Amino acid sequence: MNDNELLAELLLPDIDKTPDYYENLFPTRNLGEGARVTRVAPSPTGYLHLGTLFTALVNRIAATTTSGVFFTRIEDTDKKREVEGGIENIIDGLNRFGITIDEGFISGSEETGIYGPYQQSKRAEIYQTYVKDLIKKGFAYPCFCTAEDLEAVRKVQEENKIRTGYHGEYAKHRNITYNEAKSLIESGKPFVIRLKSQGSEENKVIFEDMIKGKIEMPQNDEDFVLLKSDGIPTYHFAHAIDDHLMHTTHVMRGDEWISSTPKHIELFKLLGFKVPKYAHISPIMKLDNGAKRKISKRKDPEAAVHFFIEEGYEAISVIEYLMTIAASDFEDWRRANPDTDYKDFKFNFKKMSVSGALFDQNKLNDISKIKISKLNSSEFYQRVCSWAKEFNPSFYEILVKNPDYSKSVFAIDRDNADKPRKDIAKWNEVEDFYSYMFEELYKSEFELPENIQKSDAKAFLEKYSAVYDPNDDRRAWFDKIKEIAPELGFAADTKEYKANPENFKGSAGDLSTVLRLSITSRKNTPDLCSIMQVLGKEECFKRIENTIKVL
RNA sequence: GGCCCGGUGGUCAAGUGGCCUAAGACACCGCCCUUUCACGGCGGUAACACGAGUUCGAAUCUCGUCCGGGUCACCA
Repeated sequence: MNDNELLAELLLPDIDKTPDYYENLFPTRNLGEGARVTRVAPSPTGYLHLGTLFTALVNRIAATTTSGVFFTRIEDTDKKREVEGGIENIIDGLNRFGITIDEGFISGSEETGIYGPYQQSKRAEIYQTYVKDLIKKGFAYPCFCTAEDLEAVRKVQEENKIRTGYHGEYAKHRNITYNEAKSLIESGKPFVIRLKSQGSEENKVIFEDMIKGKIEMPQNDEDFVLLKSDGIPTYHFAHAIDDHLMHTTHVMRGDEWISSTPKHIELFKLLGFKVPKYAHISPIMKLDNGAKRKISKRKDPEAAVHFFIEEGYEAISVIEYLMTIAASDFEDWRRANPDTDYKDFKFNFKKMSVSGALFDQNKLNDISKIKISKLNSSEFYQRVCSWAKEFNPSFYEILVKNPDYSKSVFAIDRDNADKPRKDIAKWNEVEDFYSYMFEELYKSEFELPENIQKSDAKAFLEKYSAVYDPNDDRRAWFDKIKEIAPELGFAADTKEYKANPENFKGSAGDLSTVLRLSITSRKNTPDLCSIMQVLGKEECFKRIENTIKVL
């Protein structure tokens, strides 16, 4: 055995497998030509983040359009940041948003696929096997520096305006001998394993990013950490090993990774792996005091995808909004194919935005309104119930008390309407929007518009209740108002009124406003005729009589 | 600060040297439709960061400046 081999045995005595073992264990995938293998690899550090959802969606759709595979992998190599139930939060979140997972973690506790385990903390032996091999080949070595040692070096570098980091002459243990290592280990000093970088700052690495195009950077020359002192790998090393063994073809991740890509490329090459294609996704930004910045977990409630669920956005609305950000041709496609499943959209890297998009709630709302406007009353009822059950129990009680009635409320201007209402963007708007339709929520409280005299309003309401017939259709309903109008000095016809406003107190439209206020206490509502039919004659008369009394 | 990436209306964006007098969508404003609102229809305000070059011709190519973002860990 030479010194490197002795060192490898000294450092990782329990590792008895070789890389070949794993190469054979995880054979190439049998997929069609051009099929992309993508993945999302979240850390279980909390709830599902908007950016993670976005990344997952893009990876998912990129795989789908080539009949490829999309898998999940849990990057739990930092136990300090790990959160109880983190895996569940994230995977359940993805499921909730309809991101189908072919392989890896498909729920908080279930894994499928033959390339596992899909959790890095369970792969320690695999990483160590490869590290051991690297040490044998002289491409890795132990480093015994403490945090303080490293900090001291950094200070010196900063003072001398030298690029900080563990590289070149600052890589203290780069040429450590077997005997030195042996005595340090025997004295119980903890150590990490570092890469013995073969790169030089003088040379360039060039790679073709699928989204950003050609990127040219100095080669990595840093002897970065491969294995932490607890024997668990860093992200960089785990990425190289896992994506190779799992045969990922396209690594699509946040663009904060661009700057470490030279590290990854060096690793892949040194390990003898094929370098995957990289696609660096721009983050979703937010406007904060006039400045653009990445949406932050800490500061922004909408960073947690759960926020949208609580607000009552349909998962599909959020997804389609994200699709418009992900692919600039998605909106055009959606217009041409209004009812096709978004999963049938053909994703193309060239149509991905190079710079980060500002999160636009207006746009989300518009997309969401369109989605909801396509629902019929039963679907609407069913969805608003499932939302309310979880987030607004008191409203839920009201809704389910009389399902048929609730549905008839939502059917107004919706079922059989050629222009269905496009007014609700999220379910938490429903209670307030329809409050006057529910006894438990309705409060009679309004002011007459200034141009209407109380006496006229009263007279109108009295005359109207004498002729109201719930069986009247919209036309007949309004005709009756028009008939009463001239008797009170109002124009029956709006045009007539507009032509000579001085001749009238107002128009039939103003009178319908009086009725609307009396019935709903609102100036604006969906079709009043339908509202009255749904409310029922008895309730309507109760409200009208009450109005007459207080006027 | 070093290294990367980016910069077209308020937002998302089309644009690959002449079809640009710069598309479309969201938002905003106006008009029409109309029992109100919403929808819908029609119209409007509003942009190539700046400066040099290359070229007959530049949003598009080059360089510089400025601005924004990312990154420089035993975090991912």
